This record gives sequence, structure tokens and C-alpha cells, in this order.
Amino acid sequence: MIAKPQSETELFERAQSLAGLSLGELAHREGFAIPKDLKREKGWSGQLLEWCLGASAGSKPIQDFPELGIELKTIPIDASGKPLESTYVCITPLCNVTGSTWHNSNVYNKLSRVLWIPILAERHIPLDQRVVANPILWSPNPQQEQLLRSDWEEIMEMIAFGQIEQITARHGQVLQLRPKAANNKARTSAIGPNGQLIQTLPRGYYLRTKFTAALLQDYFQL
DNA sequence: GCGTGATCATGA
DNA sequence: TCATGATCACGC
Repeated sequence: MIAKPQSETELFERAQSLAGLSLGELAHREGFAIPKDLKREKGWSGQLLEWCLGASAGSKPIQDFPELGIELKTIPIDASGKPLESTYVCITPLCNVTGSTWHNSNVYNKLSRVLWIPILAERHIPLDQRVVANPILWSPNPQQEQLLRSDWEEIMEMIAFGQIEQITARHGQVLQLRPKAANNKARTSAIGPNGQLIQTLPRGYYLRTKFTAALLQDYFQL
């Protein structure tokens, strides 16, 4: 068991010490079995880095380092530093949303401070040869927060007004809502068009690739 | 089923 | 080519 970092600085320095190492090296060092690919273990890289950095939250709906107020996100990038995938943030409540505000939302909480760990992860690179890049400690700037907030408020308003079935991944400039479930037969309670409860596919918030690409670029350094 | 970690895979 | 909708594994 790796000890929890006691400060933001300690966490960041620990993350910096991993830069340049391959996932194979890290997995071997920490005793993680290396799958042949991620088809059946999509969260493997994220869980390996959580372990290496001493994250503690498990599957609770809070930040990975609650004492530090920091969320950890690994993000797959290509050789030019561009993200290869959108970034999952958290699930969304679909009923009992009265009283929800941006500032008490889980999206706000998780994105208020994020330690990004980019991983050079082009699909042609074997999993064990993918390399950890320099970490980035980020908080949204005012423009980014406004974009996130307006997308979140638009989506939450639709949910509150019983419009969940009208929301697609095309809504939102930077934050989108997409299915988040074991499969498309999964069901959870939501507000229906006439205010009644209906059963629908669970959804989660994701950051668009264009948004994370821009934020990584802001921190790009030689 | 919920919530975590995400990436896969196919249609546009 | 790329984003949307679908999916995989795990703990509880």
C-alpha cells in the first residue's frame, strides 16, 4: 500500500517522478498484471496510476484525494499531445434535482482541481510500452468555468423539465451527457415529460476532446 | 443498480 | 476520420 500524499506539492512531485516511465515498468514495479489490451479492462491505466499515487477514494462519488481537494485523471494522448478520447467526469442524477446548483454539483467539485496525467497511448503502441508524460495540475480559468457551468445548467434544466430523452451527446459546447452503464438495457429513475418518474438509461458527464486538448495545450512546455 | 476507472466500435 | 452511443471490470 502506497501512503497518501500529504500535500498538493508532494502529490505533484510524485506524479512528476513517474513521467517518462512506461506502463509496463510501473506495472512490474507495483505487481500489476498487464492485460494484452484494454478491451476488457478499460480502466486499467487509471487504476494503475491511482495506486502509484496513493489515491484513496475508491468508487465513492468524490475526488480521488479528498483531503487535498484534487481529482486524478489519466488522459490518453497522441505524439502531438492531443487527447485521443473524451474524459468521463461523473454520473448525473436524473431525479430529485430540485436544489441542484453548479456550486454544489459533483461536476464542479471534481473539476475544481484536477491532476492530469497524460499517457502516450496511440492504439498501435502496445499497452506495456505506453509512456507516462508530464503531469498537469489544473483548475478551470474563468472562461473555462463559465463554459462548463452554462453547459451543466442547460443540461440540468432539461433533466429537471423531464426532457432527458431529448438530450444527446450533441448538447453542450464543452461538457456533454452520454450513456454510462453496463449496457443499453440498464435502467434508472428519471423525471418524465409530465413530471412522473420514468425508467431510462443512466447517463454521465464527459468533457469534449476539444476542451481537454485546449487545456493541455495551455500547459504545453518544451 | 450505482459509481468508480475508462475505451471500444460503428455509423455518419 | 472521428464523435456518439455502447460497453467492460470491479466493489458493494
